[in-house]
Amino acid sequence: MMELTRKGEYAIRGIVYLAGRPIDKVCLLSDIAAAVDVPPTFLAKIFQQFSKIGLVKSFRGTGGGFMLGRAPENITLLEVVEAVEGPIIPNRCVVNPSDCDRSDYCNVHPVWKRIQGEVRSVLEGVTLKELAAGGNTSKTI
Amino acid sequence: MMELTRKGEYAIRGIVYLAGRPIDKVCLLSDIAAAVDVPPTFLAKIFQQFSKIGLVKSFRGTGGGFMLGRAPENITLLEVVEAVEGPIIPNRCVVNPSDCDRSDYCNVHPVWKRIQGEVRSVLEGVTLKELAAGGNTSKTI
DNA sequence: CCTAAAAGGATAGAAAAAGTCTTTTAGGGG
DNA sequence: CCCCTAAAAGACTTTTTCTATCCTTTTAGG
Repeated sequence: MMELTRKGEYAIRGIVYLAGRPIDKVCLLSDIAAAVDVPPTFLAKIFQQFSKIGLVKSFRGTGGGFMLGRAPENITLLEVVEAVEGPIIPNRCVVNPSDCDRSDYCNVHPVWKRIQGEVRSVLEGVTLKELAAGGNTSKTI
Repeated sequence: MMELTRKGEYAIRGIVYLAGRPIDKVCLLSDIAAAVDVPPTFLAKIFQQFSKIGLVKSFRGTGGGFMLGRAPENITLLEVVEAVEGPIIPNRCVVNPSDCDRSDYCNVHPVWKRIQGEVRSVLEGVTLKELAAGGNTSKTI
């Protein structure tokens, strides 16, 4: 339960790899995909999502590729995960309380809220800089 | 992301309903299903799982049905959730570190471990007694 | 032995995840 | 200006998981 999808896993691998490269180096998608062992077409989709929200910058054409959109110490794991997996929602009632049935209150609801808060706060406390540290150049989430 | 499935939601509704009934009253599956608004055939499967691990006791034949296997203050939400959803695993590397690629260490791994711990500890801190309290007799997770 | 109720197996439909393919758009170099 | 390269975008396929139902079997009571 609560499992990250492949997409999320791949997203993290890819962007952490980028964070471990020289900050203004443009990387080819195919190189990143090979380095972190992810299907290139799949990683392309993921990086497109990153690009839309500015997590990475993309450059087309010859000499094109990707680089981080911001300094790695300013990108949290929460942003990365939510970019591809959507918001952290342990139960749908957290986002739409009417799903908490017709009763006035539901005793489980606050539990989900709390879990949501805990998970978010852990993810928010980790930056790409920390994740990229340690010299792992590849094959390392 | 990290969303409880219907099965988990139904499981909680069903067993919390049971927890709100007189402790030694045998309840018909069909009654529980109607009370918590869950497809009876689906709830049957769920309660079979509960029954196997002793979370509920089942009785066949005329006058049969279900009752809680233990006192509601001795059943945690974690047990209920894991009974039907499986263990809390934010990422597969948590259970199988070799999935953390071929590198010696992975900086993300401890993050997932921590999230796993936090979620488990929140769920473990809530008992069916607390969830059933408040007089909600139905339609309340 | 008849009926009520749960157990268990099989299956079907829907949705989500995982991955591929093709076409379009943009930039750089000759 | 034309071509080559590389990302963007979207359609499409496959696989897996979720959700749900049905049917047969087993068990227990009356």
